[in-house]
Amino acid sequence: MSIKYAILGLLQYKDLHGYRIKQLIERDFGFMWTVNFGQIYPALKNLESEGLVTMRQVPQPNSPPRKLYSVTAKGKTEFSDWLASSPEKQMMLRDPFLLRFPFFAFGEPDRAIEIVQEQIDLYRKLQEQRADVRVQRGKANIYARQISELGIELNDAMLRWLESTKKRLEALESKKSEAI
Amino acid sequence: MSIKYAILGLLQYKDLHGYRIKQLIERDFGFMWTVNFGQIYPALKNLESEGLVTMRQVPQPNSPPRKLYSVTAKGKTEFSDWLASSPEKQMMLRDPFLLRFPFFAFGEPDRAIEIVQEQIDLYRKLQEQRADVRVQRGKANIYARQISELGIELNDAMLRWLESTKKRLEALESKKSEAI
DNA sequence: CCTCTCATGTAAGACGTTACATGATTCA
DNA sequence: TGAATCATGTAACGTCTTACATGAGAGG
Repeated sequence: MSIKYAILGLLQYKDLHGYRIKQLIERDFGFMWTVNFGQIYPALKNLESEGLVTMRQVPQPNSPPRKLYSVTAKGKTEFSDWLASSPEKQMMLRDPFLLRFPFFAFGEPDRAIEIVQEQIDLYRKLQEQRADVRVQRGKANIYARQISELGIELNDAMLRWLESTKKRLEALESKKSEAI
Repeated sequence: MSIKYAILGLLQYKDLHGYRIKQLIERDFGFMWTVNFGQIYPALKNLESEGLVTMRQVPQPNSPPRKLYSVTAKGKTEFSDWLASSPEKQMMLRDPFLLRFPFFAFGEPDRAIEIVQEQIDLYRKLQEQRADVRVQRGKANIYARQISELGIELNDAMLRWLESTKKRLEALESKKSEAI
């Protein structure tokens, strides 16, 4: 359970409610973790029953009362133990596009080029978003800033690869049509 | 279900049995997907009951008989439809190290540097492995070769980031000790 | 009027991981 | 003797996704 520590980590900064936690995870770890309410609300209940957080309700004028969670002393200890431990597992990248890619040898080369182009468009958009986040985080601590930098650099690496891949595929295609 | 298409894709090349499929996925998509027998054997049964593959047993002298699977015509059609469709979801990166990283502000800076160093060691090892795979794949089709290239480039980007991050963290630490 | 945002949650199902069980052979 | 490799599989458990349900207010 990793979402557990992501939540516990955010609660070190300040007291938060589930809805806000989702926003922050998507803003700060968006390129790594997706989260949905189906995970967050049960996870918060678990954390509470383990005694790592406490909850208080804060009435809201136009919406259901917020449930604000705070870390307990036990929660802080457990979090710093986790933080100081070496990460158990390796990075893993899941990408439906990359899963398709090595099989493009069995499909239409033109369609492959189209799909690569769709990915280029996608990563260009993401690049702009990441640049915005970098500006917003100018004042944050190094760790947060470095994470933004990594996002940008991985995005750039991906884009460079997509563009050079597209060129190579196009070069191959034009060779074929010359031959006809 | 994406493992389904990974298996179906490998079966386009040649008939395979579950054990071999696992090896190939780990060799070819190792940096994206991890697989285990708990997924593969049930997945093969599903593919069979959907009529996308057929199975025949091949006796083996010193081990249980292999169950060799072949794609059917239906399996080929379903696979090429999937291949030509645009990938539904975006890339996602899951990394327990990167999940910890933004919270290092709450821990011991020296421990953070240590953990970053552990990651550097890990990615250096992976870099060597990837270089080996590249050599082995010299004769493969472009798609397979490009995938190796991507693995190498993402690995390099990660290493560069880790190294510059470590330097920055160390610079900050030495500033602090000067101040004392 | 309809959709979006805020704010909570549940239930079902899909997907993935871990651990177990079997059994012969090869290698240190 | 013990571990690793080949080869099959199941069961239990964790995690994640999707879809649903509620309800008020803001803005086009």
